[in-house]
Amino acid sequence: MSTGRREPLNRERVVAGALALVERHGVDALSMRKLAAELGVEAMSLYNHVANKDDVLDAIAEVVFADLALPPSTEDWRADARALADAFRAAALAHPRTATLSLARQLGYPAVPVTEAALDVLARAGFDPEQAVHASRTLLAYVIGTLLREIGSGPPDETREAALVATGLPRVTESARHLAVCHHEAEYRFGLDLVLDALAVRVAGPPRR
Amino acid sequence: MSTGRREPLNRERVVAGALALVERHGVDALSMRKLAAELGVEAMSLYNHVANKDDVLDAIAEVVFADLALPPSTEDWRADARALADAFRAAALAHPRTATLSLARQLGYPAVPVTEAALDVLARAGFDPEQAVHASRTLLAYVIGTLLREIGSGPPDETREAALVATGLPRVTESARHLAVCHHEAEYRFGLDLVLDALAVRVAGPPRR
DNA sequence: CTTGGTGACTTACGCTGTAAGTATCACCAG
DNA sequence: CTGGTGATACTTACAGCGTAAGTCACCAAG
Repeated sequence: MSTGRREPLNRERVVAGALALVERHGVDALSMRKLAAELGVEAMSLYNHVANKDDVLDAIAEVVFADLALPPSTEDWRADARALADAFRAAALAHPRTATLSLARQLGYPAVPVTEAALDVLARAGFDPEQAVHASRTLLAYVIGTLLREIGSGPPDETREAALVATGLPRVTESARHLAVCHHEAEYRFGLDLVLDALAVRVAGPPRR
Repeated sequence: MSTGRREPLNRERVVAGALALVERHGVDALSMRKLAAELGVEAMSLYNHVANKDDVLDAIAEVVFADLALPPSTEDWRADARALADAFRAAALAHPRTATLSLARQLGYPAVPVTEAALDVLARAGFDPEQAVHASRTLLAYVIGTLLREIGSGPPDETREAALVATGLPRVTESARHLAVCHHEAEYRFGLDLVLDALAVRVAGPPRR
């Protein structure tokens, strides 16, 4: 059953296929055989282009942030910081199942331009090269934590509020209505503004304590 | 080769064995056969006590925060918040490889007492039931993001600074010395204080903007 | 035409999760 | 003591996994 002429395989096609498969059916559903089938090829052919399955996982994890479009700078560093965080979030949410992989491991080389952009924003805000690193790490940690919550949360669950009240814990009970739902974007923005406010205070000159 | 009398298997022993195996050799090394061997039993016997492998993973993920010891309250809400975050961090770092699992999925029922404690601290700080939820989510996101960075970072790497400088990116280069290393606890504390400062401002009454 | 290299295919091995069936044992009623 | 009864461990079996090793078809250069 010769196909005459066949588009030759290459690393890019393998990685793209893996990404598609993971996004469609989840990481657990990714196997070298299924990936090969997806590409109209036998499993072992993949090994001409990738070292092993971990290599594939690393590669798709990197793609997520390689696709990140860096927003242009303005003269408002807080707006720029927000835009950068938004771009990071958008990149992750564009490939949520793969993003879980990316966020759980070290971010790797494709994230370096993002770091550059973050440091630039913070330098323009007035941080010195060391404080900018601490500030960027704080921001990144917050954004990643938020993203993991968002990606990991299933569909809205009607029974959650009742379950929370049923614990009998007083604070959980009085907040049950708000704990039961999570408007992810609003929640993200709340904490982001909080962190940015705090950074603004730090850079304005720390109030003597 | 009868062993005469044998300690009977139960769910607790299965979960404890799985936790030990994961902490010793990583999640990928966990297989039902190896786990059974660890417990001196055949693989299929495990299924008398757990539904399947995912059940085992869920169970060990829960154990991490079930072991969390809640610190007592004082009259200083910031100190209490710090103590609670510290306890959370300590619980995760006590089982780092398993914590990766716990943090990547929804936190689940064992985390409810932690939520109660967090909401209580924030209520005593002056937040109303709704704002306390937002504040606790911000804090938790930050702490989780920080933990994932810490857990995911390998041993110190001497070549990192040179690699960063080699990118040629100006901000990355001028901060390379500080990007190359990460004192996790100090970094954690920096961001935590930042977030707590911001929360303190919010509760004191937002400065008109 | 020959030759060498590239890359897909084939086979095979040991390992995986788990469905289904069997054997062993502690216990209790008679 | 005997015979059942209900747990729980063991055995077998299967389809699917990652990948090492070997084979074969094609194509460009000599």
